[in-house]
Amino acid sequence: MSAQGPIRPAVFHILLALAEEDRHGLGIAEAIRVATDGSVIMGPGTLYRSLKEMARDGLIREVASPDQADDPRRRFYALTEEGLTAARAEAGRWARVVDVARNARVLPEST
Amino acid sequence: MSAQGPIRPAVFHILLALAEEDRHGLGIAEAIRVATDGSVIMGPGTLYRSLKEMARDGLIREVASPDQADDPRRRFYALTEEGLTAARAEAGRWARVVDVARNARVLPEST
DNA sequence: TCCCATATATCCGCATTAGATATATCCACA
DNA sequence: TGTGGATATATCTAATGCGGATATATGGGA
Repeated sequence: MSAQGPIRPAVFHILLALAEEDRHGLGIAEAIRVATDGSVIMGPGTLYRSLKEMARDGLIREVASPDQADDPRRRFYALTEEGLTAARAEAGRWARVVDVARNARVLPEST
Repeated sequence: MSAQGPIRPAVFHILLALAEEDRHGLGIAEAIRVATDGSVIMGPGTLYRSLKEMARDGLIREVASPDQADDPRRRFYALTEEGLTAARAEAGRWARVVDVARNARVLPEST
């Protein structure tokens, strides 16, 4: 049984980056930057601190590098079931807010 | 010329509440609570401070009460053009994040 | 009239984030 | 092979943002 309350934006962005594929720290930051067109830039403080807490809380777990010839300094992470559940719940909350924006004609119907 | 960078979640929620209709302070907080199914509860500290700053920055403006027989203590606010522009930009950023979630199968296709 | 709910407003402490700094080591290239 | 810049993780601190407590005033109904 896991808490289903809202999660911090930084944690949510990390969960989404890992939902795409397993990544290491800086790879996560880069994925977030690309996914948000540069509007979200996650510095190392927030990044590594969040990763440590998320692993402690069971939202992510460290996995072996997908490439044996990879830089051994890199630490790769994957979503856990609990992490995916949390990501789904938070994404639903975001989607609902986007719907509110559409209904208020702040966004076009589609997009 | 207005800044188009990301805005704080609290400010965004207020903009959306006012995009629906003109409201007074506590009416905004209530609209946010309802729109987010209770997952976003804005306390008075964040609420009134944000309103003051947003009016100062030209995102909203105070308007006359829509009802003459209304409680005179209420202060109603409306979106300005600049506020609507900022809301559109931020909603677009949120929609993009939701799309990322869909593409990563964190959310179902529709919703 | 008296009391409780509503309404605005401010203050303070906590949570969260951004940026600076530290340390190590990989890798390209001379 | 050895060396310098880039990459990578990690931590610390300062700034920012937010929630809740508190204050003040007043509307409205019993």
